[in-house]
Amino acid sequence: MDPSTTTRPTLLVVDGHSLAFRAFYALPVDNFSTEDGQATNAVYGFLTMLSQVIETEKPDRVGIAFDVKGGTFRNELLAQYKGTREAAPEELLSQLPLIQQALTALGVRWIEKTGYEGDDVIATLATMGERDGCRVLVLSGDRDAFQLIDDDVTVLYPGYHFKDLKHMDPAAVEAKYHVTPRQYPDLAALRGETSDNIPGVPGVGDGFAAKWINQYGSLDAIIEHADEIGGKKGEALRENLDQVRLNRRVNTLVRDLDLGVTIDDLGYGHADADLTERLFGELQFGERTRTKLLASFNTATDASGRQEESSIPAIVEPLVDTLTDAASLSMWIEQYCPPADATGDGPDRSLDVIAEYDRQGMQCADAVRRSWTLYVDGDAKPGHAAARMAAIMAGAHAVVFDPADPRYHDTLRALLDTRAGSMSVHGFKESLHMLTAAGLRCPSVLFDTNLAGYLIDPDFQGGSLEECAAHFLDIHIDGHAEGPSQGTLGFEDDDQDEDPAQRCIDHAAVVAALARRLAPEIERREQYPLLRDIELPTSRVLFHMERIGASVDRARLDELHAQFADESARMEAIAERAAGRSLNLQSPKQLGVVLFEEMGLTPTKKTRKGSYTTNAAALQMLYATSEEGSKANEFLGALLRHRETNKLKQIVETLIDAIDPKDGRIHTTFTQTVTATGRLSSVDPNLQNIPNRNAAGREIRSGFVPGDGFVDLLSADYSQVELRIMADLSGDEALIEAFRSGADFHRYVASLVFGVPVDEVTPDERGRVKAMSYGLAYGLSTYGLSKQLGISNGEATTLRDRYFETFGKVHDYLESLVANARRTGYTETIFGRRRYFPDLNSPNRQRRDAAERGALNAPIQGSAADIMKIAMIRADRALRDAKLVSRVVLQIHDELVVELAAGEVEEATALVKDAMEHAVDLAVPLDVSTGVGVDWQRAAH
DNA sequence: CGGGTCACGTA
DNA sequence: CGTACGTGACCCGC
Repeated sequence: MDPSTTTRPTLLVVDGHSLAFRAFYALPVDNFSTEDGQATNAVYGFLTMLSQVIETEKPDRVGIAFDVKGGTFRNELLAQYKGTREAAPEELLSQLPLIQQALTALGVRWIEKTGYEGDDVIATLATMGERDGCRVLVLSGDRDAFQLIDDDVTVLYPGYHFKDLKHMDPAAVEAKYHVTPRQYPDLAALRGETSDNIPGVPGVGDGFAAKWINQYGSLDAIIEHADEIGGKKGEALRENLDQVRLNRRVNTLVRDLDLGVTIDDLGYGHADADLTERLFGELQFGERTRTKLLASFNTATDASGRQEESSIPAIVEPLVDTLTDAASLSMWIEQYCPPADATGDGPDRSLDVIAEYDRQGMQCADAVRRSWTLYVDGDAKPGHAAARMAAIMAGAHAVVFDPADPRYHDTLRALLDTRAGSMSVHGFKESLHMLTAAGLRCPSVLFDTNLAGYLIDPDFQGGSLEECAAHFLDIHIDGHAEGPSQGTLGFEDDDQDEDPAQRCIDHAAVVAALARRLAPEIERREQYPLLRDIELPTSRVLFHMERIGASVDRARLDELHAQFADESARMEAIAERAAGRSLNLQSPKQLGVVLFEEMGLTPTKKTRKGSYTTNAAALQMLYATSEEGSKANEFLGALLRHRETNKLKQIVETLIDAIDPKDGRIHTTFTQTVTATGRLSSVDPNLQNIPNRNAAGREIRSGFVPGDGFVDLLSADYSQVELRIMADLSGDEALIEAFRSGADFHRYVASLVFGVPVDEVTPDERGRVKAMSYGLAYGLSTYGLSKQLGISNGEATTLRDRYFETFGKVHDYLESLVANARRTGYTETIFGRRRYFPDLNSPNRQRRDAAERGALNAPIQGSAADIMKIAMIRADRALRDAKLVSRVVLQIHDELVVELAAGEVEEATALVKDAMEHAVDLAVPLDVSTGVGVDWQRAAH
């Protein structure tokens, strides 16, 4: 690979008809038309889709190709050619001139050529662009465009969702069709193209066509050897030779038309504001749509203002060195990458002595300044992880290479083994996924800009490198650090007209700049120990959990799905019968009509937007008050049942869809930088909200099972962690004693609060105290408490007063949390995780109250999250140290699920329990209860 | 198609 | 008018 520092302009060529078709069929025409009946769905869709592509690809030149009415030379060859396409509905055809007018107004060039198709215009533009040294992107849903693909031309081919455009390069074509882009028209000629009404050889699809092409080299050669091909398919081929020859002539795109434009004419960004406004007015586009479109097509015009905003001053544009072989990489590393700091004891420090943990080794800014940066480009999704390219930046130098290239492996292994301790990355967990896909291991890193950014501002949403760069490099961090001049003006980040290698290098440079910016801030806040000893090791554990995935019993899930689907359908039928008509039970809007208009029921509550709520609580209320045996009663009963089972059906469905066919397991992604409190979250799918509260939903847990080679699942969870944290942090003797006594906690507390002996506490009293205890950490109001317990506000107030009389220090502690947060602006967990609450001083009472509740909750929920992270690190290490194969597979905030191997049940259970119980030393014991079973449900306890 | 809203699952 | 999340369905856009 020869990374080049020269950047090239990008030309975007768009298949106008293909995009218009796509837009037309994606958007319901009913929703988009002007008052006088002109359809606008294709116009709207066309422009929004195009603006999306322009915003992501940021091309320098744009040309839109259109077909011209009337025939082309192809019709003379093939009478039925595009017979299907001529049948385009009038509603679409009438919009094409509008699209072209809009493009003109927006300053985007569109081109057509009489007697030729848009495809020929595209082919010509792409060829011209290539000749002028452009990187060419062709946006088209027409596979004929694949023949244009080469090293300089990429086709953006829309997938099921328009937004996931597939970047079809030569490798992608070969992977999908097993022929080169140049051979693709041969393949298409054999196969035919149904959407263009072109028949191929009957019975021959992509597979056979590719087989023949690879066997004989080309279509010509296949035709030449047609007699040698046996079987039914050979026969079919011989019978259709003329058709195939014709197909091949028709699908060859013309690349040398005289279009009367040059590539330089295809600049854009100078929209005619008046013309646009007038046209959009006629189309009755809303204000928001207008400004959005105008802005995205006008970026170049107001570049003076905008581009400065997105330039990143802290970035050093590196000198790129060229690699020729492993030896040159080795020498480069020797020269530029510093070895790990010998004095530090590495990121994975022991957490065994967490009790004496005193946040040592807080310095990181100096080390980060001397560190080197690795950026890996690829896919970090567990199950499909892949590494495409990697760049290392050290000082002002950079190299780029293919990490999966075996020539570099020994060198890279040595590098990571010995010097990862002086390496910065953006996303350690993601890097591990990609490096592993490339066959590399990585022991530890010095710094992670994603995790660091999260610790600095956990409310900032957006873990992508771009978002972090915008947030932390563009904007000063809470008024601190006047940003010592980085010396260089840097490059503009909106320069996307660069090859992947260059982009990889640029990203590495951004990570390096981010690391230099964030490390001093982390150090100033004394958060490096939190990053190094908790977040980074947690990333590693999560990486393993994601990679392993959770094993499920497909047959069991299928069975549950059928069960829920059946019940759901039955309830739907009953509800519709009672309603006297068919309706969509999943539409709150339709439900509102039936309930509150047709049946005349009295609505209880409104939603924010003014419609009447149909949530379960409201329906339950209506159900309870409706007359037994009435239509409404029958309807509501069925609706409630439908809600429940249909929800369960959906949950099971998403689980089934998430099963990785390669291993039959579900690989969730645990996001580590999302929640404002420090908890993890689980996405794609979310395995942290599998039903557990009622029997029917809990059944779903029986679908989670030990995988091959494992015999049981262990479920280990903390009892009342948050309350125990409150006991410790408040220092309230009564509450501490309540936990130390080992008695039934809520019963014990109730006896104190109500002043009765423990064995005389009624279930009702216990329940009230339990609700009160849990409500505390949420900032529960007496109003909320009364509502939840169904008691009067007075009774709730009395309960609260008695509670705080009994546990006075808890009260003081909770008050102090808010008071301190108001003073400092933030709250802090046991391990120094911060969360900022600017709204504590808001003049808006609602916002202020919400901030107060957040400030109450964040340190408690956050400390619990810290503790669980430590527990996970310790559990993972304990299992490894004991050389067990049992492994942690899931975390659900206060619970770990472990896959147990035969013969390890007792030992692994004891190790995990111990790891959790001794994650931290509090004034109260941490109680962990465990259960073992052949599925997750049976492992419950 | 993409974003907002509603409803609802978890700790 | 307790905290923290993620997902799926519907509906709208003009």
